[in-house]
Amino acid sequence: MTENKKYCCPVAAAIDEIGGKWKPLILWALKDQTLRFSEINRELPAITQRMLTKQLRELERDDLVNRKVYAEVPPKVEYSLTAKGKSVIPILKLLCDWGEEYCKSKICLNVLE
Amino acid sequence: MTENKKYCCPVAAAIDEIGGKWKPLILWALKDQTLRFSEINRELPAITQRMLTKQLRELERDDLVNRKVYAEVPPKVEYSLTAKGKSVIPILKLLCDWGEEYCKSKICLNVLE
DNA sequence: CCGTATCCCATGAGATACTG
DNA sequence: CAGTATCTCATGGGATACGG
Repeated sequence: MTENKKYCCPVAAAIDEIGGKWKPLILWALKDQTLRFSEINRELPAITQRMLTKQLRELERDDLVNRKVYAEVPPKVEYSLTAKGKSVIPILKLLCDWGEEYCKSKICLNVLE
Repeated sequence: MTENKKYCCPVAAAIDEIGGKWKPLILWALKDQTLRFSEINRELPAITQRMLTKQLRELERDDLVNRKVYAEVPPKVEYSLTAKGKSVIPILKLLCDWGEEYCKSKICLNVLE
C-alpha cells in the first residue's frame, strides 16, 4: 500500500495494490456502477468512514478508481472504476466463485462484515 | 485468518483464507512441487521462520496445504497443495498476469521481498 | 454529504536467540 | 532441520467527535 516499494514477484506487487480487507470489496461494489461515497458505505456497512476514505485514496493513487468531485453544496463525489480497475474484476469474479464453493460454511447473509 | 468468523460476501471469505502478504506467495511456490520447510524459505527469502510457520499452520487448518512429517533425525517435513489448494492456482495465475501487466514499475528482479 | 482529527487496540511482521 | 520463544515496532483498523 505504500509508495515506491519494489517486489520480486508480480503476485506480491498485485497483492499490494488490490489486496487487504477492503479494497477487493470496494472494487467489487463499483464493478458495474458509479457510486457516491455514502452509497459505497451503504454497500459495505461494516467499514468506517475513516477506512473508506483511506482505501479510496490509495485506489485513486494507484489509478484503480476515478474520483469526481462536483462543486455543489452539499458536496457530491462520485467514484468509478478506471480501465485498470475494470481489469481486476475478472480476478474478483473468480475469487467470488471460489469463495462460494470452498468457504460456504463461513458465509452468512445475515451478518455484517 | 481467525476461526469461526462469518462473512456476508464470498469475496471477503476468500480473502480471509488466501489473502495477506505471504499466503499467495506460499501457495504459488507450491503450485507444482512438494517442498520442505527450508525449501519454501529459500524461495521466499524475505519471510522469517516465525511467519512461515504461522502461515503454514493457517493454510493447513483451512485445508489448503498438506503437512507430512517424516519420523527421521534430522526432521523432515514436506508441504504440498491439497485439492482445495490447487483450486486457487488459476486465480493466482490471473493475479500474476495482472501484476506483470499493470505493476511493471514496482517489479524488480534483483530485490528481495 | 463527505470527509478530518484523535485516540486506541489488535494483529502483522521483523530480529534474534534457542532447542529436540 | 524445523521449528519455539521473546521482544519489539509498524500498520490496519475501530470508535467517536467534529467541520466545511
